Amino acid sequence: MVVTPGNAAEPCRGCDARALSVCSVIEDKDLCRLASLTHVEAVEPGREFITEGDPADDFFNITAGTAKLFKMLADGRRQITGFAQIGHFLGLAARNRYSFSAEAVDRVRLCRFSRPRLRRLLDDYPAMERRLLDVASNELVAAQEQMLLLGRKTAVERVASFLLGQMAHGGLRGGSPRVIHLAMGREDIADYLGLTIETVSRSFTRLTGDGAIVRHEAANIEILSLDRLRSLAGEGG
Amino acid sequence: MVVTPGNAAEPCRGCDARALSVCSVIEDKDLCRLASLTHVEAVEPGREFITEGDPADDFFNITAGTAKLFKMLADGRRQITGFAQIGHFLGLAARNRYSFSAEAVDRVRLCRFSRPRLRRLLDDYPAMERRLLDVASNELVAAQEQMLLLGRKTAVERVASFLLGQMAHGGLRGGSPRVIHLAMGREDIADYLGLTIETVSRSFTRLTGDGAIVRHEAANIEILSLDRLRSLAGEGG
DNA sequence: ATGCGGTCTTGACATGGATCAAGGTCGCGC
DNA sequence: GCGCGACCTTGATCCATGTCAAGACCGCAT
Repeated sequence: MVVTPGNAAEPCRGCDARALSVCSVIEDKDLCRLASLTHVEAVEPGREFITEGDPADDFFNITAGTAKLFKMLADGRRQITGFAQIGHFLGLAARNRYSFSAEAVDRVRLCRFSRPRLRRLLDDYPAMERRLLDVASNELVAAQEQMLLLGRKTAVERVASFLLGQMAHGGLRGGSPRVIHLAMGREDIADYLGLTIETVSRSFTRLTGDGAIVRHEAANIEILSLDRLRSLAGEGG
Repeated sequence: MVVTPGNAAEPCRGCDARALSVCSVIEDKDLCRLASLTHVEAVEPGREFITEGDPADDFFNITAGTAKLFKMLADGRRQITGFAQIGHFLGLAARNRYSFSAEAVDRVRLCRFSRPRLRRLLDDYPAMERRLLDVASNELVAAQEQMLLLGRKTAVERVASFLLGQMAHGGLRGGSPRVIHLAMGREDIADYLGLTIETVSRSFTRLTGDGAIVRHEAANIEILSLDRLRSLAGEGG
C-alpha cells in the first residue's frame, strides 16, 4: 500500500458520519487537521464509555452503532434520556463533569475529541460553533417532546411515539420499506419510555391487535398502518 | 429631564437581568446598540406570548416575573417543560416554528429580539454565541434531570425535587431564609411534574407530616429540614 | 362583616401500569 | 438435535396515582 501525502486525512475523508455530523462544516482541505485532533475507537456492546460524575474531558461523535444515554437514581432506577446514533455529537450536556452515562447498545464506533482541542477548533471555525448551537437546539426540542411523553402519555401512546421516532431516525431497513429494526432490547425501551418491560411488551401486543404493526422476531417491527400508529401516538410525533 | 447622548443605552444599562443573562457578554460601550435591537414589553398574568407552531420570528429574554413553557396534546393534556425567570433566554428550542408555547404566570417583563437582528449581533459577538451554547447545554442538563424525574420518580420525590429546584432558582424570599415563594399555582406544578393537582397537594401534606416543610398560605413553603427534603427527593437534585 | 368565586385540601373509590410468576421462543455451544 | 440461558410474552394480582366529590380556606368586592 502506497502512503500518499493526503493520507493523514483519511479517517475523516472516508467517514460515513461526516455529512450527518458537526464535522460537515470542516472544509475538505482541512480534514487533515480534523483527523489529527481525533482518536477513533470501537466500543463493544454493553461497555460504558461515559460515566455520570466523571470529569468531562472529552467530547464524542458517533460514527456507527447505537449508544444509550442515561441517568440513574441511587436505588438503581434508570432513565434513558436518548439513543445516540450515527452523526450524534455527545458531551454537550456537560460542564466540568458528565451529567449522564453512556453505554454501547450494539457495536459502536466513535471519534473522541479532547475538550481543549475542540475548543481551539471551534475558535478557528465559528461555523462549527453555530452548528453546535443548532445541534443543541434540536436536542432541546427532542427533550421537550420526551418530557411531554413521559409526563402525559399513556403506555400505548409512548410505544407508538417511540416507533415513529425510530422510523424518523433512519431506522428503516434497506430491504423492505416500513420495517423498523430496533437495536435495543425491551429493557432499554422500557427505561427510555418510563415503563416496565412487561408494559412495553403488552403495548406492542396491543398495537398488533389494533392492526398498526406486526412483530417479526421482536427486534423487527413492520408498520402496517402509519396513520393508525400516528393516531395511537396521541399526535403527530 | 435632560436627554444625554448616552440615553439610548438606558434600558439595558439599568437592566436587573443583564448580569444573569446572555447580555452580560456585551461590553458597556456597546449597550446602546444592544438597546436599539430590542423591544421591552410587559406581559399580564395568563397571557400567552409564544404559541407552539407559530413562525419563530423572535427570541426573548425574561427580565422580571415567571413564565411557563409548555406543550399540549390534542385532547388538552399539558406538559410544562420549564419555568423561565429573570435572565432566561427563550426561543432557542426553535427552528422555523416554535416548538412550545409560553404564558406569563405572574406579571412578566421581557426583551424581544427579532431573529435576523440577533443573528447579526451574534456574528459580531462570537462570545455571545459561545454563551448561548453554554445556556443551551445547561438547559439540556436540566431537561435530562426532568426526564429522570418524570420517568422514574414517585409523586413525593417529584414534589421534593421541585422544591429543591425552586430553592436553587433564587426563589428564596429576602426576609426569612428557607422560605420559598411559589409564583405558580398547584395546577402548574402538577403539569410540570406529570401529576394531578390532588396528588401534588397530598405530596405537600406528606412532606409536612414527615417534618420536611411547613406550608404558609399554600404559596409560601418553609423548609424545616433540607436533609430530609433531599433524601425524600431520591437523590441530590 | 358578609358572601362569592377561585384555589387548595381531603376523602372515597377506580384504574392503568407495576409487580410477581409462569411459560414461550430463539440462538448458541456442545 | 439437545439443552441452556437470555430475552420476550402472557396471566394474575396489587398498589400508586388518577378520578370524582365534598368541603375548607382565602382574598376580594360589596
